Amino acid sequence: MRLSRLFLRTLRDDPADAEVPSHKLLVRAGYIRRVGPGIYSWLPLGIAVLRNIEGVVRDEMTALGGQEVHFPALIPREIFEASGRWADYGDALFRLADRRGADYLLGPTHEELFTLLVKGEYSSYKDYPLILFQIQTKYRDEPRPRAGILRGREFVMKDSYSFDVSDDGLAAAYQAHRDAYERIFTRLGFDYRIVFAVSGAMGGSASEEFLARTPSGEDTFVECDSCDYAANTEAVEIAVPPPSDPAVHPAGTVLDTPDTPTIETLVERLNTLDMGRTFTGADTLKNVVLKTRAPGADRWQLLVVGVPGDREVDLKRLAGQLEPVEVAQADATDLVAGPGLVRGYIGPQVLGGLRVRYLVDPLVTRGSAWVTGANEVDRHAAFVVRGRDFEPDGEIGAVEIRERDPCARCGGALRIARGIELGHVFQLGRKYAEAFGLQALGPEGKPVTVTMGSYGLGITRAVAALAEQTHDEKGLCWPRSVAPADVHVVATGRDDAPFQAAERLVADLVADGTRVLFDDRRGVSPGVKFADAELLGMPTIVIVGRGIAKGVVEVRDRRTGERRDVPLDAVPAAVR
RNA sequence: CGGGACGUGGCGCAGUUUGGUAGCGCACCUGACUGGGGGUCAGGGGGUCGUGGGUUCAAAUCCCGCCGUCCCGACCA
Repeated sequence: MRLSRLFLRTLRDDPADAEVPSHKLLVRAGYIRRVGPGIYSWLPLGIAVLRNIEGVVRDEMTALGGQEVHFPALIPREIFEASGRWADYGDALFRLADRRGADYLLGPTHEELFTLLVKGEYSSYKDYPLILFQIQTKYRDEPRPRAGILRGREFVMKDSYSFDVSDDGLAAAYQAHRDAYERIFTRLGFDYRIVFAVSGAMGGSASEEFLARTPSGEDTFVECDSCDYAANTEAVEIAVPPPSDPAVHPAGTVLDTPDTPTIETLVERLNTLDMGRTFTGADTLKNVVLKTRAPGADRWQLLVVGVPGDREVDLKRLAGQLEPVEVAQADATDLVAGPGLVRGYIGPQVLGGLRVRYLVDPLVTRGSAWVTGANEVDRHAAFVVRGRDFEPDGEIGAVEIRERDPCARCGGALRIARGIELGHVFQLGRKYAEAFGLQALGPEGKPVTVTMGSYGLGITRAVAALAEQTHDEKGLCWPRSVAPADVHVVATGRDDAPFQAAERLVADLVADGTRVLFDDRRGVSPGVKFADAELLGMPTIVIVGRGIAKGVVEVRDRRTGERRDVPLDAVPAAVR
């Protein structure tokens, strides 16, 4: 590739609409251009990186026995109707109609088509196991596309599915994918972490995410200081005190607590009542009113969640666990419509009679005693004991996880970090196989429902995530495995000698199998060329300039900045 | 959907308060100089000022509507 002919224009200023480094640099370096919100064009250097990442992914997917297929992005409505996702996917689905008014959608993911395809071809247990994959463009009408290529409305994803007739087979396919993903992200040069996840809109059981560690990531996860536990905050579990005997606590009492609408004011008041001990927010039980709505339902239902008063409720964490049911904060009008809940003074001891669904965080253990609302304005109840005075309908991890919360595995301190979700592996189970009647005839002649695994890997997102992790203040800085070229040769100087030497050098390098980007522009000042080379981010930069009189060129490592003079004929070996 | 900001050559911005010939930097074209860190000088091309309406002798600028974008919160590879 010659820079004098390459379709490329680098920009000196950051684009105004870019916030994160990967977005700014990919635009400035001429890798991508914005077309619309969350929609980008890929220019020659950008598509080269994308293809390289694709190549590594394809390589490893093939190595684990996956067979590549390709589905259409344009899909008739009936297919998503059958899985229920025409409704479940909601506004995130791009929908369109053809000239006759028949409904179509642009595929946000392809479980349905994979399942149907296999159903159409296979019918015996002898056909399994099977792994199919595709690398394909997906469409999701994100409510808010972000950060350039990091979260687009059109993006390229590798998705694969495993098909097995036994749970053991599924477990093996899952493990094979997990191993392949580790190899892929290592080859691509990522600093990543595997974390436990919730399975999201697709339902299923075992589920892990591969997160690229970066401050601009939009996923929050926790990792333990002392063991290898790591989890998405939606899926994290923290250590809880053991349950105790509900009978040991004093009988419940009701207290007059005027002007104590908040936890702080309540605690202050409690400590003036001379109750033989001091109270903190952690002794109070806060009951937060939420509302939930099942997919397709038009009515919201109230849900009350109890958490220790010194903790916030993490709506995102709740949403992750309740999916596909929607959850939102209830507002004043929902409360009025609700059956007699007294705002700010809700206590679980009477919720049973009100027929409101009530869940508690696991921190509210059986046998624990609390100060909580008395369901009357200005009154609270003390010594309200779970297992004696109330029994929740269930438990749900609801509290916002804090730095240094105890690890559920080992009790060590949890640390909070941010990352970008690169991939997600999970055991889907039989949901889609059942929806589409994907069965295999077993050895005894009886049909067995096939069990599936689903494995996604964001290709376009990986480009951005890698830029995010590898860039520096001068520009992009690709690992060799994905860089558009191995070496960026810069010819500089006034006369022909360095340019002619560079031509010969480039020919030698190419003959040696090295991928070269050659800055052969005449009349462009060296400063501009150096700055461009650093912005574009090839791993090695070779400068052919004033040293040519002595037969040497300068070889620089883009990442470390290390420079050394190398004789011309030694360059191919030096950069190999 | 809630909150905030913005919309002026390809890109980044000023001009709007106080209405009066559309400007600057980058990029691009021509010429000269320069030639290892975004160099200098001279000349040049390119803009329905998001859009529709209104006020006015006159609107990028004032008024009303609409559209769009970006950022922060509720959603996800």
